[in-house]
Amino acid sequence: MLDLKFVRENLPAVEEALRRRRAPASLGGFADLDRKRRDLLVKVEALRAERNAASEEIGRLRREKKDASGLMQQMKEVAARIKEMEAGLPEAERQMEEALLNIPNIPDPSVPEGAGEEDNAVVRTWGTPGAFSFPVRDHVDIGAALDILDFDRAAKIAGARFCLSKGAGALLERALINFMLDVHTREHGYMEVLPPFLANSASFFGTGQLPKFEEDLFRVAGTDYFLVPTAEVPVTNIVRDEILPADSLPLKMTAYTPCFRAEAGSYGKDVRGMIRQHQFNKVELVKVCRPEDSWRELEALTADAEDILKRLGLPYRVVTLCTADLGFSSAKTYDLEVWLPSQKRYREISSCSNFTDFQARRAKIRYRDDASGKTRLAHTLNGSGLAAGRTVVAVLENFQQEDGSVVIPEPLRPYMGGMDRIVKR
RNA sequence: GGAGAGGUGGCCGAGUCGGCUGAAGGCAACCGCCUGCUAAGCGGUUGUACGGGUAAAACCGUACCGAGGGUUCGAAUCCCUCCCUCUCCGCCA
Repeated sequence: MLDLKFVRENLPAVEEALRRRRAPASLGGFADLDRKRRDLLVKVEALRAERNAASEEIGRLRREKKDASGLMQQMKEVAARIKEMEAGLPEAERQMEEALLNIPNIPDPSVPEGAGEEDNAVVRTWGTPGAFSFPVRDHVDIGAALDILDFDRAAKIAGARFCLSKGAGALLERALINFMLDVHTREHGYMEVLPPFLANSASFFGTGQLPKFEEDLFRVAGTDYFLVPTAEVPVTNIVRDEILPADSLPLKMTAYTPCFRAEAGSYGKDVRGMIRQHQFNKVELVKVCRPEDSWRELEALTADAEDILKRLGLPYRVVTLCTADLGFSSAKTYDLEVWLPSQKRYREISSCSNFTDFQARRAKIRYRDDASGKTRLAHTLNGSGLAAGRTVVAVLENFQQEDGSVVIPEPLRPYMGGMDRIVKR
């Protein structure tokens, strides 16, 4: 959420940001709405002031055992008028709130303007896609041949867009998760947290998934609970409604969670395999920091996620999402894209974003500034480090051998009982 | 699921028969004084949001004592609904 005063005073800039994002939402009514709301507020507050003064006077008179019935009679009328005027306030405020909640974050000036994926800017590329001397298979075929991925039975159990990992496949994903968590906690300085996998609506408002994107979520029927689509939601909300001591910043947390996404509107997209699932595993990185540090922290967080890919030896590139591709709450996002030999292209495996104070304002995540003693909104960031399911895909595809086996990257072997290769049992 | 207790400012904690409580007291923090230094001691300051006001302040107003509604001239205090936390019992991984 943007600051109301900021929007009011910078309407053209906000409209320009919307235009850059290709978000057609018009702010035409905003100024009027704001004006109307404030006019009403001023009138109501004046009446309340009158009532408060009179009430105090009545209290004084009664203590002095004097007659106050006249004043009380008068105030009865004022009270009625207040009630009448107040009636319009909630609606005016609701409209303002709604308008404000639906304005996305303002893209950082360094974000390239663009209309879609094709306008994302490649920042750097690491590694070289392997050359294969045999016909490359995709992870679905590899997984079926090795009997480690079973999409048919997953469909029986749950439906489309679910996966069942078995044997070395399940072990591989668990190893990846443990490896990622260990690197981030022991070497990158993150604190591991294991949060609830369901969160209430207040948390989803805090990080910006609600009210706009409810259709992307799974809701537990008849409750206020939603399945988390990313650990960002429970982890960032750890500090919702809190004033943090300045010396506790930056807060760096990492969490493994499954992620649940409705994938509404993605029919026909990535239907094959485990690229796009209703449920997938992910290790997330979350930071809460001072505003002046957030851009530096974004670079560091992105590097932490990249480190996993490097250690696994997976070729990847980093792109800056263009304005149209940028998420609602984000001011700037780097996507990490891993090379998939079967698709002969790079696919998203991590998304690292600086939300500036956008989430912090919604979630009331603040800290006390040492110098001024005042509370200030913190900045929040997060990034995948990494999406485990897609990492499994990348490992299977990039390290497949002609004989159908898959070589396990060195760093994962200790997590897999020394296994260095997945072969057909 | 059953029974009970409770939700007040950065934290702890008091609020009497509704008015003088934005809220005692304490802690913490900050600024002075004192001190060779530190500690102790003494004096003072310190909530948030919105609106008005200002060049910016000062300042003024309104709201906020879990959330929402009600009673009243006036509610942290009374009534209703809901949410959450804790304790005990039951059930259970």
